[in-house]
Amino acid sequence: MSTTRRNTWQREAVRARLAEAQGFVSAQQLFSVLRDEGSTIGLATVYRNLAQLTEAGEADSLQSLDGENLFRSCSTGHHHHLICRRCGDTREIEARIVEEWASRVGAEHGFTEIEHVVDLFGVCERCRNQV
Amino acid sequence: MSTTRRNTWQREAVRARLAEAQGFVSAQQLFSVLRDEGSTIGLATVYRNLAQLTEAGEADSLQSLDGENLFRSCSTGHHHHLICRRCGDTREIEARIVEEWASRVGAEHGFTEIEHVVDLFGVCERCRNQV
DNA sequence: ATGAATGCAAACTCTTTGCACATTG
DNA sequence: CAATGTGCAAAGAGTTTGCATTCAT
Repeated sequence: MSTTRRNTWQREAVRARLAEAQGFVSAQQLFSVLRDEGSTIGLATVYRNLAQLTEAGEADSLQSLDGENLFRSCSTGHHHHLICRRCGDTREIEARIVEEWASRVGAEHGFTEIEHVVDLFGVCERCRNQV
Repeated sequence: MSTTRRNTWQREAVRARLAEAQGFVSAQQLFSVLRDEGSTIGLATVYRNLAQLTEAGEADSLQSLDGENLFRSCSTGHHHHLICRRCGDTREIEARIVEEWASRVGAEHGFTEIEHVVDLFGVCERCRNQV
């Protein structure tokens, strides 16, 4: 009836590498990794699949501070991240307080369909000690 | 000493239009407005001045959901925004709770130099009623 | 077989940079 | 007059799209 989704090894490859990845990866990174493995996948395909996976709720995306789209395999629903600016190490953080705050503030201003962008960037302990 | 900052009509123009603007504007928008007014300013100059103003704390910047850098004249320090996805209407919101939460969570994970990106997007009352 | 998905390359958008020229202090 | 800022055009980075071809169903 509607979306006839085909299964291609390409999508599977993207899904797999995304799942293996620690923290967030960009489409370009994913593409490099795949190519280095010998895959013949195209960059556009990586982008297309990431967009699909994100739309399907299988991936989570955010924008880095310098405007790149980063993706991450995502099983559970909505969550936020604490990302190391140096090494990229990413931790999922619990932000119930922020969720509540977001909908409360939105409501107070008469806004609906509220989405929020909440991400923390910092320098992790390991990186800090490495000068 | 160090930074010798000159005063040019271009910077003043950028500052002025930025101040007049309602909500956030992109460098490109600002450039169009200026050009339409007959200004001979260059796009690069707009970018350069916006970057400077932002660095100087005179402007505030955030990234829209689709990855464009938006700027806004800003008097007071750090704050967050609630932005209507449809009309772009922007309200400054108080987020002390979030500030606290951010540094606490960061510290709990051993992170330092924490920056946070916290912005809410939604649909404002007016837009919601316009179908 | 048929049309969704792919790979490639070209196009696009936003942003930055190199460089000669203009301007400010 | 010196060095900072400008405008332009070209270069970059990331992402999207057109199109012929391939491949899942």
